[in-house]
Amino acid sequence: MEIKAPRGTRDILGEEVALWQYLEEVVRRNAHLFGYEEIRTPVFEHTELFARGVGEETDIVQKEMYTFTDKGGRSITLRPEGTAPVVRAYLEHGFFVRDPRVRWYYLGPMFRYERPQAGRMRQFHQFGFEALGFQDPACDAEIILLAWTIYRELGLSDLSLELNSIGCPLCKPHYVRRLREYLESRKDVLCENCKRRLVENPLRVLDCKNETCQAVFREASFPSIQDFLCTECRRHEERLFSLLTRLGIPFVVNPRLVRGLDYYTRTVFEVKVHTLGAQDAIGGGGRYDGLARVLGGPEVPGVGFAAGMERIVLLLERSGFPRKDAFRVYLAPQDEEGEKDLLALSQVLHEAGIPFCLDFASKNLRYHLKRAQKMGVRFVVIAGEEERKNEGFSLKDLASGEQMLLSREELLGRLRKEREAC
RNA sequence: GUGAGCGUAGCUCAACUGGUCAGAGCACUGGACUGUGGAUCCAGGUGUUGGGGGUUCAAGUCCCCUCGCUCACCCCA
Repeated sequence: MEIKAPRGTRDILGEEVALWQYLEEVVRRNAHLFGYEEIRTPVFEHTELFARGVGEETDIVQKEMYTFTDKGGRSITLRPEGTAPVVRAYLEHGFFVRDPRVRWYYLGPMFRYERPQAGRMRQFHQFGFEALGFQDPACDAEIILLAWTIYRELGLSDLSLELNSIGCPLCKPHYVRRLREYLESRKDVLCENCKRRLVENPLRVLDCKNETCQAVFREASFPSIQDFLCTECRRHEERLFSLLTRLGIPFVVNPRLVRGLDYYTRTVFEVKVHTLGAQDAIGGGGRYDGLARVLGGPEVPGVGFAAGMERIVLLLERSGFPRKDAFRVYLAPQDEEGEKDLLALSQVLHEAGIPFCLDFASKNLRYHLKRAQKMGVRFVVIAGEEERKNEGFSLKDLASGEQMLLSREELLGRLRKEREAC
């Protein structure tokens, strides 16, 4: 086979589809219950949206974007994340004057050019929520509660919620300055990567998993962002903590959690799972009060969350997602007349909302029964010479083996009842 | 982008140090079985051994390149 799906992409088919549909259904239902409405933004945007919205300094913009020039000479990028497009849509449609407070959710493919590995694809899927126009920390709590509710309904356990505040334009620079000074003084022991990041983006140094760097972070005099928060940021954070505690959502404060996107202010959080290997983050988000401004709009507070669906599906597969065979009826004609009768019957079944699968008359009954069984179908409707003589259909229950000759009405009644019981 | 491991049938895997090596099981298709499933038996596609080049009398096996997969780094979802 010469043509394969491009690297980092894959087909979702067979039994896995049911899992995705289930996940999507849980997301949609819970979002709806929390008052979030769906928004569908384009899969590609002007490159500038992400360059500005996500941040020039981020890995996403510097090395992970699928960018190309279209035939009109525009620089276009396949969306690497969902927040910037959502905020763009908010601004473009003038929500800030018309209806400044919105709660939206989205669901769909994202694209990042990276080396694939477990739980990381070039085309991957996220669902996410964005609440725009709310500056109250209760909104941060609501978003986290919604995410947490979904994880719980999916039956995912052993999750940890890490929380931090990275301040605002008032207090963050003080911390960054202090952090840079401190790291500067310990530069000799930092890894090469951190030395580089120290200049470009000191906050990202905190992400380093290198053991010697970690040792530096653990030093008693190492500055913590928590000690640099301004009064407003501190109040916001404390309020969020108390709300989460009230909601019974366990969390740990990780003063070194900074997250990859430039636009965050105050609250940042990440949901991790310990059983996924290196790609252990299954969701994350935070507050981005400055983003709308960066995109040329007015000051609009916002808070959001996004989760990786591939990673969740991996967990669901492992947890033995309950598979039940869908109710379906197999139609097995014995000759061309039977084929005609069953094709006509399929119209009636369709109207009654009973799923069916019609096979054709070129095969013998043995074949049909084998096939129905392999498909996991329990009921087989047979139409042939015998059935025509009695003006009805035979219904065979593959589970019990029993078979009976029924009129069309009796058959429909029986199938309706069986579907209810299913 | 960096590093490591691995590529044989749709799937799971064999083939000792280069020498009947192109195989087994599952799955698939047809038949034994013309209208009664799970079983059995028989027959059969199961394939450019990922691709290309090289060494050799001889390459699935050794060497080089390339592509892909997997894992890790990086970073994130």
